[in-house]
Amino acid sequence: VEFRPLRASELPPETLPLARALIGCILVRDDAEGRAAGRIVETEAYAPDDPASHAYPGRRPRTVSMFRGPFHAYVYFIYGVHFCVNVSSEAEGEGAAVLIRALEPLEGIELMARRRGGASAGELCRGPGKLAQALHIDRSIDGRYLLDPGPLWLGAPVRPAGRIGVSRRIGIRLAAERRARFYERGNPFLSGPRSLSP
DNA sequence: TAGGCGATGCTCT
DNA sequence: GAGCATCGCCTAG
Repeated sequence: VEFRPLRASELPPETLPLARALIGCILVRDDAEGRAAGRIVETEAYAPDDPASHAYPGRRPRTVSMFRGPFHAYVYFIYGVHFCVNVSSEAEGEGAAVLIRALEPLEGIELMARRRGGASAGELCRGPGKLAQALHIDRSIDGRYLLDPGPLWLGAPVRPAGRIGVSRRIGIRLAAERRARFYERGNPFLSGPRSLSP
């Protein structure tokens, strides 16, 4: 499969529109082990005014990548166990990002399965911690610009996205009622309970 | 299928 | 010392 890098003019920098536009785009990971890539099928938006956002308390050493302007990687470590990857959004100086929650695996499936301890194809990238493990994403990726060739980058869709669903977000307490989770309806690789992806 | 819980480390109070 | 944008394993139904 050949993937074409996205250009900045093809993506909206605003957080909510970006979260929607990223559905169907490709996340490509290139490293010494080879290529692992998947189609983005689920995202969550964390806008500047959002109390649940890591950027809400202001710029901190951990979160500087959220303030660098659109399309940079923000990678954080959570629960002492997992990494999660975001695409930063909004103008430079504003703190916001879109969490990538699930991928439909496209390339490097054996590589991803090895990194995931032999998980089945349907479980490789079903959740933000799982996809980070499958793509070997850690804090060394934090801050990378995602529209240039490099260890992690965004590719143009290889097929059009289906109908987009919207729901509340998963696993948060603050602002839990906001409808800021986007997903491709009917896609079998989504995370979370079925009730959130009708 | 849904819900409870422990693991584990970093950030902030 | 608490809480966390999670996961995997367990139990109950």
